[in-house]
Parts: sequence; structure tokens; C-alpha cells
Amino acid sequence: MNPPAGAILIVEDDDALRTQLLRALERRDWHCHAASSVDDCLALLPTLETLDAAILDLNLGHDNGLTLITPVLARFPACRVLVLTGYGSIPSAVAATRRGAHNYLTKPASLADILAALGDNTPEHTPTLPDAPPSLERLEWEHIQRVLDDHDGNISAAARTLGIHRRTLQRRLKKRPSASDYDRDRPADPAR
Amino acid sequence: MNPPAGAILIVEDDDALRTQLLRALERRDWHCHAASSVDDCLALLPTLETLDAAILDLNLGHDNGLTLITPVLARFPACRVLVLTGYGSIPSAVAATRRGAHNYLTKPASLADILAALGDNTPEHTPTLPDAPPSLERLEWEHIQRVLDDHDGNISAAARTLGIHRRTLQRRLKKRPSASDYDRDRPADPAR
DNA sequence: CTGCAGACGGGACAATTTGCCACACCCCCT
DNA sequence: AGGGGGTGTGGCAAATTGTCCCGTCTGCAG
Repeated sequence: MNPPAGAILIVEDDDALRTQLLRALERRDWHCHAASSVDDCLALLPTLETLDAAILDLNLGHDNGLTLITPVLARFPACRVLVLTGYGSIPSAVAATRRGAHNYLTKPASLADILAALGDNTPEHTPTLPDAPPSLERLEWEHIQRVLDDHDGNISAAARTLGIHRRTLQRRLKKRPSASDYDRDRPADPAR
Repeated sequence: MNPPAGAILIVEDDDALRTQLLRALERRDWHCHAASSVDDCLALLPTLETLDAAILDLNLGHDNGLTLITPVLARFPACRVLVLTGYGSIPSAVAATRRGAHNYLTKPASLADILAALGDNTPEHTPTLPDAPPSLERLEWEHIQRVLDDHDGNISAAARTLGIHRRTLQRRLKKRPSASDYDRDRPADPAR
């Protein structure tokens, strides 16, 4: 897929996810750099020689990954910036794109999704007419997954922010043995 | 708010909505042009002298409003393009923004929302860190509203695409008497 | 070491909500 | 007039939720 690969920067505050992503990308022959905060990233930037791509988490503690887009592009104008966030919203996607982000994904995203988003060379193709109305259940499910992920799999906490009873969340989860496929190299993944 | 106003183009296939929008904008001293399809719009473009803003619906029959962004900007590079769509998605928002759209809104949007989105002069401000986890119920409700709107208030059709029983949708709607506040002159909205 | 707090999985049971069927009307169209 | 579809409503069984309650585990003070 990408024999030459290149240099990539990962900015993600979740240690587990960051290292997983990093390893997965290195296995694909990318030369990786990683940072876990806005400050780390800003400190790291000047030391880099080249950068072909960057994956930025929006939710970096109290800082916002959005603020990194401009500095990254200032130093490496050709860098492909991919924003990856737990909770994506249309306004923030617009803001990121306006700042020059190449693409915007919401977690959970598989490695394949990420690479595809970065590779998307066609700035003008996407006929994108998927104005398809998602079923209520699907939407609910995806949202639950996101929130759950946002709370590192903590069911109790997720249930609280979702505004439903913990018991209910448990029951619903049991019904759908969803395989969370983060950045697993191959889809198959045990249970982060 | 906008004493000088300017010339604006509205491309929207729903007759009722288009005329409402048009009248509301004219009342605000905008010089309006309107089209109800991609072809109409493309035919209209060359005849225009100036254009300060454009509101494009994404869902134009079988065509996609996204394709209009480039032509519009080609003729009027300084034009502010606002994409307005019934069911918005992050990928399509990214696609629109990449093509040069100034902003992207989902219906229902009040006139105030629209004007604010067009006025948004700050391409670099938005700290946007609302990575807030919406409650399941709120998200559900909003989605229902969008889908309902997408089907012009047709409960049966909406229920079908939502994948729930018509009776259930009815009951849920009755519980929350929401006032659909399209482009009503004044926001007059309870709690969007 | 010993609580204590908080998370997880589950059982039991009542309170709601859904899914479904039925019936009444309406409106539009052939 | 006779479909075909949409909108309200009533009623009822079935599924889902909200609660309470337990028993375990684990990490963290004391």
C-alpha cells in the first residue's frame, strides 16, 4: 500500500492508544514521532526534519488539538493533517478543515480508516451524496460506543454521561458483542 | 446587523423553504437570487453581476449541491458559501469545507443561525472544545427532528427510516411539543 | 493488614415503553 | 366509488428500563 511510507507525527494523550497506533504505523514502515500534549508537540516540531503526515487528537487534556494544526502546517506546509477525535461534531470538523486539516475522523477508527483518510488524494472527487438517514438504533449504538470509549470502557461512567442506568447499558452491551477495533493491525482484536 | 447587506444566492429545492428564506432575507435588505436545482443555478450564475453570499442546499433532487461550490467560487471568489443540509454528516462537512465552503449548517436552522454562519468573519478563532458528551436522549431527539424534517414532517416515512414503529414515533413526539422553527423571522426557539 | 469506595456482573420485579392490530377519518388520484 | 397513504387513538401483550440488592474484585488510604 505504502512502500515508501514517510514521517508521521502522532499527538494523542491516551497512552495505550498512542503506543498502539505508533506500533501499528511503524510496522507499516512509517517513521513515527509522538507527543502526548500540545506543549510536547510544539516542543517537538522544531526538531523535526520532515513530516509527511500528522494525526492529531482533539481532546488533549485541557488543550485543544485544533490549535496544533496551524503550527504544524506552518512548519510543514505539505503535511497531511488528520484530526482524530472521540467526539466529533460538524462545527469542529468545519473548524479543523478551515484551518487546513486534510481530513477528520471520529473514533473508533481502524488503522485502515486512518490510512485511507490520510491517503485520500482527491481533494475534489467525493461526490458524497450519502445524505442517508441512519436508523435510530445505529446512531444510538455508535454514540454509545464513542462515549464508552471516551470513558476508557468504564461502563458506570459512560452510563452516567449518557443519562441512562448502568444496568441498562450493561444489558445493551451484552446484546451486541461488538468487537472494538481500534488501531489493531488487523481487525481481530482481543479486548483493548 | 447588516445595514449594507448585499447580493445573495439561494439554492434550495423545497419551494416553501426557499421562498420563506428569500422573503426573510429580503426583509433584511439582501438582494436575493434563487434557484431550485443545480442546473438552474449554473444557468443563473453567468447572469449575475456580483454575489456576496450563497446558501446551498446539499440535497437537490438527484443532484448534489456540493458540486455547486466550485462553480460559484470560480465566478465569485469572495463569495461566502454556506452549505445548508437536512441531514449533515461529518464527511460531507469536510468535503464542503475543502471545496471552499465558508460554513456548514444542518436544518433546522433559524435565520439568526444562518446569518451568524455567514457573518463568521473569524477563520481562525473558534476555540471549539465542546467535546461534550451529549446525553443519549438529546442526541436521539435531535436526530429524530432532523429525519422528520428531511421527510417534510411525514411521521410515517420518518418512522420507517428511523427503524421504529410509527406509533412509537407519534408517542414520543407528543411528549415533547417541539416548535419547528425553520427560518422563522425571529429565533423564537425554546431550546435547540 | 483492613476498611472503604467504586466498578462489574447478575437476579428479581415493578414501571414504562414498544410493537402491533384495529378503527375512524381525511385527502388525493384513477 | 374504490384503492392507497397519512394522522390520531385505544388497547394489550411483549420487550426494555429503572431500581434495589448481592457478591466480587481492585486500588487506595489509614
